[in-house]
Amino acid sequence: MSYNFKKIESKWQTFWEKNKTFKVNENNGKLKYYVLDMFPYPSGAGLHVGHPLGYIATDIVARYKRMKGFNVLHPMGWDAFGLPAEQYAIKTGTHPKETTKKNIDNFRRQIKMLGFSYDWDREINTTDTVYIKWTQWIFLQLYKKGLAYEADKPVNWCPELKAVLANEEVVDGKSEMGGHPVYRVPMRQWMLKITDYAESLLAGLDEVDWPQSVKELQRNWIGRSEGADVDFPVENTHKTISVFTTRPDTLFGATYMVLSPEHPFVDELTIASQKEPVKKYQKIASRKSDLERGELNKEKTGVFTGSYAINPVNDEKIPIWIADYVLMSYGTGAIMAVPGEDQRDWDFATEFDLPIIRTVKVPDDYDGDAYTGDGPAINSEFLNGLYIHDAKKKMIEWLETEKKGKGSVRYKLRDWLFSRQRYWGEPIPIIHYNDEIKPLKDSELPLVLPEIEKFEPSGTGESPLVNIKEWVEIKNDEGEVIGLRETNTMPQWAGSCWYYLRYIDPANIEQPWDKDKESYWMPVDLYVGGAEHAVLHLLYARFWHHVLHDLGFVSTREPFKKLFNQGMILGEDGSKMSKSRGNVINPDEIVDEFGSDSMRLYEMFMGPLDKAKPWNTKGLQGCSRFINKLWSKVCSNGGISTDITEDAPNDETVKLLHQTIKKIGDDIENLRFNTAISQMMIFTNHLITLDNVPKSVLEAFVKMLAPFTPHVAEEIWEYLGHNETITYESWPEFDETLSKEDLITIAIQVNGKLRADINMAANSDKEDILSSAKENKRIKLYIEGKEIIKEIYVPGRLVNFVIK
RNA sequence: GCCGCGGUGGUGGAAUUGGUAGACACGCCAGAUUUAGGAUCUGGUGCCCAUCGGGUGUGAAGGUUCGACUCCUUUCCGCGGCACCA
Repeated sequence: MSYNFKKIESKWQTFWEKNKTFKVNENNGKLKYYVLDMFPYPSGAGLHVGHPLGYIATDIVARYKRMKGFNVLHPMGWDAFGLPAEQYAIKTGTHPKETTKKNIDNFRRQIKMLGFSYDWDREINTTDTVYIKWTQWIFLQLYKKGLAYEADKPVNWCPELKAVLANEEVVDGKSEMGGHPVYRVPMRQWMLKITDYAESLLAGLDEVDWPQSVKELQRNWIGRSEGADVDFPVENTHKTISVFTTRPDTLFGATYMVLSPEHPFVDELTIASQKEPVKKYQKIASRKSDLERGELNKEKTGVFTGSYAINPVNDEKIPIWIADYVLMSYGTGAIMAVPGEDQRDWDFATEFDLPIIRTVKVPDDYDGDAYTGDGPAINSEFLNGLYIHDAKKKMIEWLETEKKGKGSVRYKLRDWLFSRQRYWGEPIPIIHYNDEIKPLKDSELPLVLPEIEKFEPSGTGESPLVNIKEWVEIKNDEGEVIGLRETNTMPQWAGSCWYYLRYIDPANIEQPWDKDKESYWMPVDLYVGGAEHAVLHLLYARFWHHVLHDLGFVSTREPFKKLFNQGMILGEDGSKMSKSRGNVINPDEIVDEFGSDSMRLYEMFMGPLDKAKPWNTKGLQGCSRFINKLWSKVCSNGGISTDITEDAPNDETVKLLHQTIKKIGDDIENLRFNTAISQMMIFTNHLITLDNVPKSVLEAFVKMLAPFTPHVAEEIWEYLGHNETITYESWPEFDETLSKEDLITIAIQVNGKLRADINMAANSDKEDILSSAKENKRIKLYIEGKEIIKEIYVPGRLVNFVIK
């Protein structure tokens, strides 16, 4: 008979809620453990079974750590600003606030249904007025530190969405959401100087326990390059073009220069006869999207300006070209071209018949174009014979002595475009007066969004807020307009940049968080979420945290000590779960049919947490069967089964119990839930064979079950005569001596092939085992009459006879 | 093109420092029970040949080793990210 999971699960969820079982405070003298989920954006579609995967994992860790005696902070909240609610508002006129509330209610219901041990008193919502206040406050801290500035930037303008999109929201020239075309248009924007923190963000990666792949992604994104800035005087002018190169050793091979078409010197350097083609080229380049300039257009194009620069190392006259393969946004927007050592320059030089000089000796069998490998320098006067590393060093020394350049470091990382032309985001707390801009005072925060009825952005691409005169216009006592509020709002990333800090002190109205509480709880010990946030969210949040640290508001440099990315759950067909494929599994239906304990168990049993794996409802039935098997062994008719006795357990049971304690504990610590569950199954399969199940053994086992299947564990715990929740029971102690086998199986190999195995007492010594092995009658057949040239003994495992 | 990760039965996946490959579960096969079953229980199940038994086997090919899923070299395939970053 199947256990009544519906009754049990709702009973315990009500119990936990009523008793505030998971409420947590700071002052209890325990060691803290902060386990955090990436909070969700509550979409209209609700959860599918993939969403709670990480939440199940962290819940297991949270419950386990509580039983290990830690004071566990495990909160949940809502990242509730965002484009979908605003688009829905544009379409239907429904205020984003209403949509958001409805979606949150549904998400909360679905999440609660799975029996997570969140402290719901700490629930936060990035769109709450009090929350906005502190998001704005942090922005002002950045502003005051000189890290926020306005600039005209070409932005991704999407006419269809009537919104400006961040680079990360544009995929292949189309909007990530909806796939509408996106164009480059310059517009006044707020920027955050994340580039000032490039080095700090890079260095911090060495301190954290994160997946290697995520660290690598962030390192690539920051993109640190070491090299030199070199100054090239322009012939017949007083101008100098500065270039960045990672290969100062190749300076003798620089046979021409290239400026980006947007480079400020282009006009001045273009001689009269070249004006027309240059202008034309600039125009074409400006119309190209980044995509066209890049991927679609690997053939090199460019135009000669007519001017020449002087190579500072040998005073050679070299032509200055413009070409769109040089980007204004990296380095100095100009390069020295060394076609012999750089394939892009080679391609360009070949296209336009420019000279090529090799500066590194190529191997004899080399038949490629540009040579990027190492070798002794040639054609390079004082560098000749030096290998790249030394040649670079020597050239930088020379440049610095001659004052013609210097060693330099550049980053690919760009400043963060922080403004959005939308309604549904935190207003940027800035007022524009005639010639100056002023931030709001702390006392004027929060600056809340005005109530509006029309959500369409103004056709100009500005946010719908520009049309709300009574909100935008700042008047003096005479009623004259003296200032205008900033109408840009913050991107969705803003709220998620610091939410983990607000959980620490969610109700504080005096400060964003209390300092003592912050230093008690931080850093986050374990942070689990999707790999799609590997760069942006995690880089932005780290950036804010580093700034807050420099300002003395937080106690740690890095916010997230250990990071883990859960993998995706695919549809039963092995492809990504999506509405359009029709392969979405809805957790409501699963919970209704099998219960949330079964669903939790199955999702953890499917495979390693970080791997993508397909859903299989049959597999879930196996987990459901496991719970039922255990239930029907230990429970009957609303009470405990008569099989449960006060007898002492037999040796085998004790041994298996202690092996299980060890395995499950180790596995949870390492987030290997699938193998922990497999051990629970092995243990249960053993329990079922027993006529008498010792109560002490069952109690220990139920405790280990509790983090995984908390409802049924509470129920059995109660059946066993306990009045208190199992939540704070202590985790079973592992005793190594009790877990040891007294009989061991030794595999016996002959020439590396398994030929027999023998059972030996665990304390047998090498001599006993070797002689028993030789006496084994199957082994005898192999070794008789042969010479044993080697005997290998691996203690407790195997014997290998090497014979001739 | 560059960087990172991964290829193990029909399926999801297990395998301390190199030491009995395939734990656990699904599926399948056989049997029991049942009016019936997408229920439950028992047994079997990598592949090949066979009666015991033997051979073979972790994408492919080499190598190191008494012994390799594990280490090294080459190569193929899949996934994720970046992409003219000088």
